[in-house]
Amino acid sequence: MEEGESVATIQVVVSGCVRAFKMLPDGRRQIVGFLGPGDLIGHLSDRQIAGCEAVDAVEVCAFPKIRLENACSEERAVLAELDNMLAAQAHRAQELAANLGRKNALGRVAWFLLDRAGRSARRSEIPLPMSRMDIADFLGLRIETISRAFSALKKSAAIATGPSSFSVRDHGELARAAGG
Amino acid sequence: MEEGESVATIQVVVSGCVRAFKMLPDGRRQIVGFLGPGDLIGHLSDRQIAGCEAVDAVEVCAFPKIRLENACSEERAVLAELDNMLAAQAHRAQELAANLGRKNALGRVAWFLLDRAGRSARRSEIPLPMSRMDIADFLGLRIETISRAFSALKKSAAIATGPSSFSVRDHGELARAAGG
DNA sequence: CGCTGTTTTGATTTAATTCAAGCATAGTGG
DNA sequence: CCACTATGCTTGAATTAAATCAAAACAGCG
Repeated sequence: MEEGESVATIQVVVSGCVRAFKMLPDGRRQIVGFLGPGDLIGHLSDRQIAGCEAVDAVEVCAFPKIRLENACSEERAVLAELDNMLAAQAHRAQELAANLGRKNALGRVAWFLLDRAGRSARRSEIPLPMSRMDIADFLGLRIETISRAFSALKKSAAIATGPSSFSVRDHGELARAAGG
Repeated sequence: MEEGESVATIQVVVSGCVRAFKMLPDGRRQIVGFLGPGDLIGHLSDRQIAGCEAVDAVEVCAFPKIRLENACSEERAVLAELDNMLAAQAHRAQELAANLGRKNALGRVAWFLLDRAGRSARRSEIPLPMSRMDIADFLGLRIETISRAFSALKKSAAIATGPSSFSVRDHGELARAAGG
């Protein structure tokens, strides 16, 4: 799904991971969010505000906008929920901006891992379906810097890593690295 | 207005400039947007997602949420407009994240000035009511860096500056500096 | 006019990028 | 089944952009 594209449905992610991104005129990419189960793709307004791609195998549930609009008129709770989810999107984008603007490399990576851990149901072996390149384009860093931060967090025993996964070993240490 | 505060009204800025910001646990501040005439403060959900402060003298128009909810049920256009404005907020926050993540100091400042110019009705003497500190906290830079970027843009004849204002002298040059 | 706080400019330091190798891991074909 | 290659990840050394430290210029205001 491309940025600016007109879409007649709103989709809810059921399983898998989707990356939402913006492209700069010079070709650089900024990933503005990784969407997981329960997250919304799209809104009632006519155009997509970010491009969307599947990171791994993804299932979505698509709602025609017209039916959602009707549901909003009929059920107050639907309107409230829709507003809630849009507000959550804005909130997350602002949170990202705050981290990009005010944290160093280690802080950004630690924040990202804490966020992943928070969303995951599992306590250990938290999946990381996206590549280092994706993480770099999300955190506004280069892949080498991501790699160095991972190494530093492993050395300080804050995390352990597997192939496409990690686990939090020392939550306090990780939170400290995230700068809180 | 504090982040997380519960507010019973949604407010539309009528005149003046409002800064919306997030505080990090360690006290650092990230301004996530400057709101001007027509912009929305708040949403239907129960809590404020960012703190808000007046930058200069501000007039707002406050709507009780309950009345806005009723209006959404009765008039399809109100719902669409509300959704539009929330989507615009998310869009802007994502745009900010993209600039913070992927542009250098000069690019961020040039983008900021172009954005200001775009919102302003006037062609020259575009007002800059916020301080350098505010701009720095918006662009994720220090005030010295903002100052240096302003100087560079003046030297390349892209802009001219007055006290609390600026004007675009060479739009192409400014756009080039913004990295597009 | 002289204070007070903001902005600009300069010199130095630091963090992240860039450039350049090495290392795995998985996939391919002999 | 094992070399061989491609791809992505990690590590190291050098460079660069922005932060930091420090001081000078410039407001606005009593």
